[in-house]
Amino acid sequence: MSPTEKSAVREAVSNVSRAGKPTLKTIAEMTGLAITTVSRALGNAPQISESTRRRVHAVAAEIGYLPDRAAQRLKTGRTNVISVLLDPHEEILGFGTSIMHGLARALQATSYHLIVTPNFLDGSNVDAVNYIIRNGMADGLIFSRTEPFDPRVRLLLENGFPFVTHGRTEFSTPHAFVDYDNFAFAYEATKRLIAKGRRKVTIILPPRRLTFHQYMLHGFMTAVREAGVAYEIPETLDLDSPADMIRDHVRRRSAEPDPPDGYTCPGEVSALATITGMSDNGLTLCAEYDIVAKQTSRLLSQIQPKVETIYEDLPAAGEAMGRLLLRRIAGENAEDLTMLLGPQFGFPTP
Amino acid sequence: MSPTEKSAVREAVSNVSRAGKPTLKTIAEMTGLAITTVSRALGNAPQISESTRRRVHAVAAEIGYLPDRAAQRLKTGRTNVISVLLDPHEEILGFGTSIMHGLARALQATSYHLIVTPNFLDGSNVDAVNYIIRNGMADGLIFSRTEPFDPRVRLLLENGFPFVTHGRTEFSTPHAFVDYDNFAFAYEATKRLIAKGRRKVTIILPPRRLTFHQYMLHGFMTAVREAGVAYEIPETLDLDSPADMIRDHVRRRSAEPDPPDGYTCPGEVSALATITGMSDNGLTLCAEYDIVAKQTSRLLSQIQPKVETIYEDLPAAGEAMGRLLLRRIAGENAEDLTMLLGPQFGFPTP
DNA sequence: GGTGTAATTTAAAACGTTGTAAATTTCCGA
DNA sequence: TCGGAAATTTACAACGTTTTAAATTACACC
Repeated sequence: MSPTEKSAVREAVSNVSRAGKPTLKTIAEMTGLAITTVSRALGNAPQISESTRRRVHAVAAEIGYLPDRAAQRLKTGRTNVISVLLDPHEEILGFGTSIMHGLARALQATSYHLIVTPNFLDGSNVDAVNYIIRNGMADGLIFSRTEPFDPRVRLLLENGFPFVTHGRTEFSTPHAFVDYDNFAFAYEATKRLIAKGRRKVTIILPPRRLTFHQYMLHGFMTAVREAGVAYEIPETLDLDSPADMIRDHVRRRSAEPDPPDGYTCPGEVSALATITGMSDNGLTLCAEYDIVAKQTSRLLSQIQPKVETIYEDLPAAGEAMGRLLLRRIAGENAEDLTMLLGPQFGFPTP
Repeated sequence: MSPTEKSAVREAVSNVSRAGKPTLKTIAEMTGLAITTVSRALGNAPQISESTRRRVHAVAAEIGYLPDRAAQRLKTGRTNVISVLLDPHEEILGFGTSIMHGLARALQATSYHLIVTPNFLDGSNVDAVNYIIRNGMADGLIFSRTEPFDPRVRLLLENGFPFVTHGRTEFSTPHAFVDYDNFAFAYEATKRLIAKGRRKVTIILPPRRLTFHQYMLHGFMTAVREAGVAYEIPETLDLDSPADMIRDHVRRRSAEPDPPDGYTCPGEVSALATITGMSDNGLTLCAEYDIVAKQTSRLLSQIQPKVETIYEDLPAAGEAMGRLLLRRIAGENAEDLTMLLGPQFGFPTP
């Protein structure tokens, strides 16, 4: 760098702190190049000579240039933003945050920012999706807890908006998704209970309207039928029920005749509530009954190591969703962007 | 609306679905006004006549006009975004999400969007703050878990960037904050234990580097000294320790001579871990020992109603932080924007 | 009817970036 | 030394909004 350029740099740096951010214009003036050239050089366009490319990059680094996202967005129409739709039910025990962990990892080296659109405000989730589509608030969307004919998915498909769901649907049009194999979870968990010699198993299922209710029920019933063991499924209760309802139900039921002695709990809160309900009746884990729970954080096994758990790796799911979404935005075919993550390992579906 | 305008509307609406979003230009063409006039009319500028103001608003509503945030941001330099810095330690039990709940409520009727900058990526929290300041990624910042001389606060103060912390600091320059009265919590909780006849109390304190460590210690010690009761404070443990460490410590300690029988737990996880550790030794809550815990979600009291709790209203804190931040952005003096929320009620400090 | 003033509307520039199309320079062989 | 293609650089317009300053219209008064 020549002496005059050095002083130009010094000048511009002081400009930064005084006036405002350095822009392409700043660099253009410092290097004596045109704004367009600078833009191309920074974008590593092919028609720029290697020497100027290097020089521009050097100066940009020197003065700490960062492109103005608002201007880029206005010009290109792309936001460089990925939005996560967060549902109130995902709050507890960091469900949402675990996924975001993985998402952040997937987007780390990219120019994408991760923004969370909490659904906390009154409106339904569909409104939020609509708003994001119509305002172009993001280049892609991620959300979970899908229903078989999820209205959010329908809306996004109709508008050709890139998205990845956590959970499958039953639309004939394919879309990108990452899902946990809840059939395998319920099947495996229930088999373990039976293997421990439990005579009557039960399961706290997700709300009926969610897709993974079906998978879990199927896994549970398959294990039950294979072993020919007794079972029951609480009708008035689901995984979204408040913990006290679960606790009270378990307490009440375990005092009645012919109670279940094997619990499949697809959530950590339900497992804790079950333990409390049972111990209220003087029943102790591993002695009078067993639990196999789905574990998504380290909390449960830390507090209650006696609960047997099957792991669902939410950060991994988040990371997968991030990667799939990037590929979807880049134009890849949705049907090639699906993943089913097993209890132990993840593998892409064909 | 005249018939020609009606058809103009129809035309523009079909334009929307075909081409792209309606802009000021769309409305200008439809009404025959200039773009400037439309902009002013929508902004309710005083020099616009009431009749055109109404007409423009009507047309805008009709075609579902929404201002382009990128363009607004580019022109005005304001992002209309409030950013929340999320710390990994805030994940569990929806600490962060509770606060966001309140924030969302505070920003609901405003034009502000709430975006979460997860600190999940390797970098320190300070880097994130720096990035947000230098890129103008937001108009204001919110974060928690302050240290007495928090480097994030220092950086923001130096740059005159609007922010509100959850937690106090010891800088001489005042800044906006919302804090929970942890002195009152620890004092009250410990007094309750003593009132139940417990002979030796203990407390699991937050990490020493955080400001609220001091307040809590002070509250605890004040209650201890007033009652002249025995106490101990675990040195190798804090509120951020993994649950199993807390559980193991409690189990070990309760088997040694002269164990504490009254636990002040400033977190729900630590309370659950304590219960488990004690019950491993055959000790039962309310009989051989008592717990008074800080409750931030409904989870703990639902699962374990026998734990006595003192409530910290995080959504309320979030909402307060949101409101204060808006006022700070609007230019109000930072020293007037502080709040200390008590265990029962919140009141502004003078 | 003309004049001055207030009320209302407008054109033009700007924010920082990128895409298009044109201009300039470089380099080669004749 | 010169044409001409290739390589490199450039000017200009545009994205949709707000702001500044200027233009137009309306109104009241003499």
